[in-house]
Amino acid sequence: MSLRFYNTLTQQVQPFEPLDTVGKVVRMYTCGPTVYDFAHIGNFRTFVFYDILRRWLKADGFQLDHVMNITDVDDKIIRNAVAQGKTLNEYTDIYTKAFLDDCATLRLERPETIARATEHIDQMAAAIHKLEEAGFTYRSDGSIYFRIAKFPEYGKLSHNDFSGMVSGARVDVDEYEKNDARDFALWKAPKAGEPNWETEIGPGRPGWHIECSVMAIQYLGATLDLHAGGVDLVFPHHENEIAQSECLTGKQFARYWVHSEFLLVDGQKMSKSLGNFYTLRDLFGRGFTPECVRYLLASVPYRKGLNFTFEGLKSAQTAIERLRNFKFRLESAKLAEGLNEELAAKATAAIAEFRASMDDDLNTAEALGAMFEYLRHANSAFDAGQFLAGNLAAAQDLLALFDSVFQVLQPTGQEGGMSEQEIETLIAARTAAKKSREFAKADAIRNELIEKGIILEDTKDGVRWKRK
RNA sequence: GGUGCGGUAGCCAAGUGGUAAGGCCAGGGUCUGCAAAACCCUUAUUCGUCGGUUCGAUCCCGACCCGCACCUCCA
Repeated sequence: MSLRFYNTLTQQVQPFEPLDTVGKVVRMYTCGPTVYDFAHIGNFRTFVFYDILRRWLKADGFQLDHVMNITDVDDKIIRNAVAQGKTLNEYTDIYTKAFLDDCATLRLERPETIARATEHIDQMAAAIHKLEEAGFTYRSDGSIYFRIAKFPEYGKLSHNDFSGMVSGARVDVDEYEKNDARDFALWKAPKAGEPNWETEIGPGRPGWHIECSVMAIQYLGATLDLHAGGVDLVFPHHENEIAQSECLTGKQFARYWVHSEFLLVDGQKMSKSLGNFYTLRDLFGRGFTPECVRYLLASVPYRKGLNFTFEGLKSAQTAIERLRNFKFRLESAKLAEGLNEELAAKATAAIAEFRASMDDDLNTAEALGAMFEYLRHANSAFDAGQFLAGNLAAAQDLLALFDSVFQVLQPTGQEGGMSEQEIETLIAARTAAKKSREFAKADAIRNELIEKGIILEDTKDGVRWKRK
């Protein structure tokens, strides 16, 4: 079966096909970070999901045209920037850079376009102007609001029924800045001490939702194939994006909406007051590697809540080691000629199952199951001397397929310490000492390396080393 | 209250109308000069509770219990 996703809009798992069936270009938009602070691991659960999505689309033969926004103007940013006496840009540059660095550390592919809200203010103003002219908005105290009563389909994404809440009609408008509780700001009136822009619709700053509509349409066209975000964005953010965009263009805004579930820490929502609030930097500071964070975040399918624990991180690290050991075995073993047909069949089956699992709404957990089940069979064959030269290519194909999505086999390089050449020289000296049964000398070399943070592993296929 | 997600072994977690993948931990074993590492094996008569449908339900239906999220700017 081919690729399919659960579409929030239809509440069904549907076969995925982009509008461009010839070039197979997928036009996708993902909601990026608001750069008011370091992103935390909950944010990165979603960003890792975007990356898995990207990589699997490519593995299935699609081309990508992916846009992600960076929200660099909002209430929190303004508040923090003012408090620190910085301009908006000075403040957001710090966290934008930190975010991009973190993404690179987690091996997240860069979207084809990263769009900053403040670089698209004029386009937003033009879109709001157009909405005004078409009668979808009203002004109140210098702000411009979207009138949801003008968009009968409002609620179709979050499956909320707002028909009973149209209200507002009897409320004295003077006492409320909005006519209807569900109306939302497209444009906010300037306030003293806050940054604002001079535009064709007057001075002010954009509301939160308009940036995504405007940038998505500008770079990808009126109708997107895929729009992704965290579940918390379904309402109101994505609902509002749909309202604005579809009123603006008269066309369906996004065909597939995919949303990732939340991450919990020890079964609870992450919060600073509970002391279970972690950034990537916190985890690296505790000695965890980027790969194990990535693996843990990727290993639970995106539509399931993910319970983040330190035990889970350790378990991810161990699982990665096992995969790396297998890779080493493939690279270093001296294999007898021939083909183990039973094992070859298992490799073929594992590759098919891995693909089928990923195609099934990105079921990463099931895909991992296929990988490990084969790994176990292959290791048994190795131990029995039944892993033959003819079995190598398929095993490497499976491992490559696995790593094209998970990206954890290559260890993150560590700086400093001994050079590889120095290490290899010492290992050779130890091997020679062992051969001449000078075990005291061999152990001395091993201890010397341990002190330098180099761990040796004697395997059947030679000596392996790694940095601690 | 409305909407959505979920409750499967010590922990994480997949899954199906026909009798429970996988990972981690733990226990056992193989290998090894020693050690470490590595590798293999074992580990749920049972899938929140109670009813119903069925030859048969963890998987379908109903009720209930519990957890999480969203309901105006939080991925």
